[in-house]
Amino acid sequence: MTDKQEKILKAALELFAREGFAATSTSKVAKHAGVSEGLIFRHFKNKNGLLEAILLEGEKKVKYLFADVVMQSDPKALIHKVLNIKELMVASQEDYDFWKLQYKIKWEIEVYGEHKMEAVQLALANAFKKLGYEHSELEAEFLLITLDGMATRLFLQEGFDPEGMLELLKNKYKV
Amino acid sequence: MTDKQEKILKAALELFAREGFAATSTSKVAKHAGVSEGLIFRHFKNKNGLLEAILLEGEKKVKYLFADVVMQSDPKALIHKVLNIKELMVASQEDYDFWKLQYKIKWEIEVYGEHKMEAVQLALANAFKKLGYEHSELEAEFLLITLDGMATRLFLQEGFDPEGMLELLKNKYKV
DNA sequence: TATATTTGCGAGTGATTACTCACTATTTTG
DNA sequence: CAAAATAGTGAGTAATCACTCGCAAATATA
Repeated sequence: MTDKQEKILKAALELFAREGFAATSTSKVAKHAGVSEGLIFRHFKNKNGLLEAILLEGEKKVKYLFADVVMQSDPKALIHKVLNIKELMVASQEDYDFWKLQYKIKWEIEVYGEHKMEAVQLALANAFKKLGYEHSELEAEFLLITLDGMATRLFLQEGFDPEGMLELLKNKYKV
Repeated sequence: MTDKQEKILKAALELFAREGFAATSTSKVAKHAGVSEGLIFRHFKNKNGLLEAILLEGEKKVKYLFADVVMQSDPKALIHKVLNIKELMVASQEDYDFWKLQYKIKWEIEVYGEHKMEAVQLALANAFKKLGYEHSELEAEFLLITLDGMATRLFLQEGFDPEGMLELLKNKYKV
């Protein structure tokens, strides 16, 4: 991967996350990255290819991130780790942009990336089962949905702090 | 309000909800509504004015919808009603489009319409307090966040059925 | 070193964008 | 009924859109 190629990806991630995919022009990306517009098409074929390259790199990131969560064998420790992923989502500006784009892009391309979280949901369901929850699958789905809702607020509602709510959840699950 | 004015609003709502605001051109809206493109600008000044007109009408709808929820004095009945608002969101195609746009547009214009739900959140907090919950405000916020998460899934994840999860919640709250 | 390949530029391309404007048709008002 | 106001049209506008292409510079390969 070239230096300029990386600059394009970084600029595109930032702009897509901030302004949206449809609302960001390729010329804007080029200017922001400090390269000629033609180079975008040389490397990524078209605007959609640029988005796909970003999302592909993202997929690896997500898999890597959740790999060690899923491997937790202790149910309480697993739930605890899931409740702490937020820390990893806002660790740096680039992480923030990346996760924001992940949530934002769903509404623009309208495919829900459920498969991405499937492994986590299964691991969670198993953890709840071990802990004796009656509807363990539902509980797992429910927790992930709530975390999705919290992430939405985190990215859209200025000044939202999820800390209190995460504590509430940790109390509810006694983890 | 003219007949053609209503047709424009309806077409715009449908297209904005389906394809997004930035990705929908005014010419497309005009064609879909069966009017000349110029008429859109005569009535709504510009593309943004069209969106604002839609959102303004929406605001009334939301207020009207939640007015009778908020007035519930029995705490359990209030929570029960909140857990059933989903029915009202998908009652007709137009309602579906409207609610989908409400959620979708947040990511395009990036202002979280928290004020809209403020009254509901307060009423909920009060209900939880009456029921003896320790962190009633947090519980209220938590419930609304979860419902937001469920709405997101409802609009983006094909085949998602919130029924089971809503039952789970009704059980948890014993309402 | 000679040649092939990749990287990068920037001036194009036609199509589409949001929006204007001169004009006519219809309705409202005095 | 006359005049004023509003509703509606459709051809036009400059700007911007995603994208192409010929060419030069840099790099890899032989």
